[in-house]
Amino acid sequence: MRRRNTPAKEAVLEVLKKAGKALNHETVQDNLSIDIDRATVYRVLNRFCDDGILHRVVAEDGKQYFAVCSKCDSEKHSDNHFHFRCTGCNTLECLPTPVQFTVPDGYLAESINCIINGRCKNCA
Amino acid sequence: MRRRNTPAKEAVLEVLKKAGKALNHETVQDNLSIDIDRATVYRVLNRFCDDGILHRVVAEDGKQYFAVCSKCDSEKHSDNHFHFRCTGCNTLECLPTPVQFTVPDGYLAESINCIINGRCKNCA
DNA sequence: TTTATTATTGCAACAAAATCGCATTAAAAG
DNA sequence: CTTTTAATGCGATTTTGTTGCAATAATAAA
Ligand SMILES: [Mn+2]
Ligand SMILES: [Mn+2]
Ligand SMILES: [Zn+2]
Ligand SMILES: [Zn+2]
Repeated sequence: MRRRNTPAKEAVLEVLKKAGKALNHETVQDNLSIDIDRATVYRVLNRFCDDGILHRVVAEDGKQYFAVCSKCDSEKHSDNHFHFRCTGCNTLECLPTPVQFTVPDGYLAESINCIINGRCKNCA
Repeated sequence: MRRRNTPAKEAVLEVLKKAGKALNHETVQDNLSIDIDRATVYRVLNRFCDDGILHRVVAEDGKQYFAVCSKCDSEKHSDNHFHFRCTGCNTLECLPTPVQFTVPDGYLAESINCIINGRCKNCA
């Protein structure tokens, strides 16, 4: 199933690259340079996640946030870092800080989802 | 607005106490000893959170999980610890491990939401 | 015990986030 | 240019959670 290059893909990725932070669907949609259907934007975002281009974080507001992967492999998402969600501007950024943790005996950790909520530099 | 004791409140709390872990709405509903309306269960859970009886965690599956507070004050929820969500039995537990973190200069941290996903001892 | 007050409930409607079915469109391979 | 099928648009649907409102019932007052 070879991927095709389309205006929708380019437009979505452009928005996320320009933002430099993770955005939720609504924010992506609002910043698109061309008109794309809602469902298509969702599908593009999901495909990018499958392909290791974006990674997805679910925040306390119940929404999915998408960010361009920097240290992620297309085989495996590296997301062992903290995320900071600003309640002011609805963005979410990957912090460099790695998350240190252990699990109880017999437990098996598969992935983590660590978010710090607050105000970013601009919104503080 | 003085709270009243009702069968619905008792039943919901009984389920959560017996579980000893955080459960989402659906799981609470499925384990009730009496028949209670969906909306009522949601309202009971929210009221318990307001009153500092339960605390709420939003997981990667986009659902809210509710757990009986142990170290929480009725004034302020103490939730600076990791949570473990088992993808096998759909439960979520508070781990004793506190979360260590720092935020970039100028950023203001207000709350955290840290979840480790994987398999619990029973489901590993 | 009886009555009054109003928190709580049930039910249906609603809202928001995300997904899905399906016919149509358009990348890109040949 | 033709063919193949990934990607799109559009509407319907699902899932999670909230809300309006009339009816019910817990609790305080009489
Ligand atoms: Mn990240
Ligand atoms: Mn907790
Ligand atoms: Zn901000
Ligand atoms: Zn389990």
